[in-house]
Amino acid sequence: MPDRLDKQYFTRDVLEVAPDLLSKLLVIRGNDNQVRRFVITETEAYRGSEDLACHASKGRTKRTEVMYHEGGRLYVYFVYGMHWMLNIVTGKENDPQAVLIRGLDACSGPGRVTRLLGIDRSFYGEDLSTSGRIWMEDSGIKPVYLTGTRIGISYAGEYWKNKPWRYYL
DNA sequence: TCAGTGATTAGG
DNA sequence: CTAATCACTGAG
Repeated sequence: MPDRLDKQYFTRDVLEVAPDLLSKLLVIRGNDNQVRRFVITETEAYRGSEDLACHASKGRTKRTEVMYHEGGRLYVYFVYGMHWMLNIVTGKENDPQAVLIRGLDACSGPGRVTRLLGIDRSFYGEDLSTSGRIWMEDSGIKPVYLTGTRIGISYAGEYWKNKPWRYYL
């Protein structure tokens, strides 16, 4: 796997990584040992304890703990009683940030993405630079993308709610 | 438009 | 222990 994105790639600021992940490949090895590749088509950035839409704005808890680590790990959580959300932690240590994966070429919607991939709580904290079952690769394609406001965060207040931190092809 | 669904969290 | 909240989806 010559093109695996390394730790250094993910330790950059989330506002750089989130749009850059568009057109990159999300690679997953299933229980059957079969490797599948998907093109990332939609992402959202959640940036620091100041960002009222970011879970870390509520403080460091057992759930948000991994966001305080160095970039490159997975932040996976369960919401609305039925959906797992897949996030990539970015940035340096003690700067809680993450990118929500909202869409792939094969399906659209963060809950559908995790259902398709078989992502659950066992992926919490997984390291993308060393994991044998999930990682990312460069496709060599330079994305042409659009931006918009983030979905489902009406509670975040006017300022943070209106940040154009949603990116899609 | 809106119900379903259960982990997580703060508070007593 | 209780209760509120929730980075969503699918049916209608």
